[in-house]
Amino acid sequence: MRAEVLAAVVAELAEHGYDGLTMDGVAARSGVHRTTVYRRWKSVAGLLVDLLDSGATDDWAPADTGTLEGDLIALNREVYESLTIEPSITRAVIAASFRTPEAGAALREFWADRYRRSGVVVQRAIDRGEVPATTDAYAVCVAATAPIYHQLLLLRQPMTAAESDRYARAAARLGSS
Amino acid sequence: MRAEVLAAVVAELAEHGYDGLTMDGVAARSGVHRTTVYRRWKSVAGLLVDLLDSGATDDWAPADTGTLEGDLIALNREVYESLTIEPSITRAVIAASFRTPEAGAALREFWADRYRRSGVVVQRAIDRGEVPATTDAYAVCVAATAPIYHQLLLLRQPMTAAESDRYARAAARLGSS
DNA sequence: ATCTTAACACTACATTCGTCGCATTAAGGA
DNA sequence: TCCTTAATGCGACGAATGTAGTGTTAAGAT
Repeated sequence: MRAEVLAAVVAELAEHGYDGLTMDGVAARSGVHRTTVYRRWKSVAGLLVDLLDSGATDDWAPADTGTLEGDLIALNREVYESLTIEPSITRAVIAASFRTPEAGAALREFWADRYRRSGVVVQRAIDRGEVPATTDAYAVCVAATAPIYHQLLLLRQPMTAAESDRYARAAARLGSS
Repeated sequence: MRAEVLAAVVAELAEHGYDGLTMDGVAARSGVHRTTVYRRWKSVAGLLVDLLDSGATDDWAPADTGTLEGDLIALNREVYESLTIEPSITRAVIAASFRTPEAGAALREFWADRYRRSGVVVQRAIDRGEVPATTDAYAVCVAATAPIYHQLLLLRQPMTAAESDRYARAAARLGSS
């Protein structure tokens, strides 16, 4: 039941975009009745929150390439892709997060979880002696990924994958300085 | 007419927040008829786009404190305030920008205009000999302000005005390195 | 003063959205 | 098996949302 509905959310998102994502559309596509969708998920934001939760409990972990720079580049490419593929679930959830407190809270938890998991790339670099033991893992990961979000989501300027690599390298240097 | 409606948008935003912002509410408060609001502005996003446009044609300019660091700190404080006051028009427009292409385009123009105007703080620093003539004004302004947006809007972590000052100082050093 | 035109007011209507009461089904316990 | 309970399906309703058609008013031109 939950799986069908969440799959319908993704499909509707792909077809009509975030603004065209409607409770009725999800209900019709999933085969679940309107009232049931309203009862269990309350709103469009509720659907996206649940979609986020279903992803947060997965076994995601950053790639291990052997170097901090390589790890951060891989990380940035994932971020880059999550924002540029159509439909972007990430964009949709961010859009929802500006509308309801629940979605905002869910997104905050999601970021916290992601950056916590991402931190191991710095820990590995410390273990290898690449960077000082005092390096702030969180700060490095934020420094690597923040420019991508800022440029694509806020400024809405185009960006290439190569540029996202550059930000990763800059963050890696930041860690070892 | 336009002024009354836009004023009503701000007032409604203050009272009910972005997702409580409705065409009917704006029409009722402004005293303009429903159908007129629909005809001229189409949608809630259209109202916010126009609000943004009305702000883009104003005479905003960054403060002139005498030093690059001082100018950037002043700039960051404005950004900080625009995101933390309630209601935040900026937040509302950003929310809308994730929903319709028109709002997205309007926001892109707005940022471009703002950063273009902000660039003079770097130009003044160049004229004073504070930073090299090759300094990228846009990059410095983005470096100063981006962390505020990222932390408050995306990560949704709390932030103090003092921290926003720190980011301004870091960007100033970036310019003179 | 009259005409033209554009913007707005008004009413009415169709559609969509969210909720309610009740029937039905499924799962588990006595 | 029968009963209990929780979740879902169902139809209908009221409210909100968006649109169409028709006046009405105001400004400028002649």
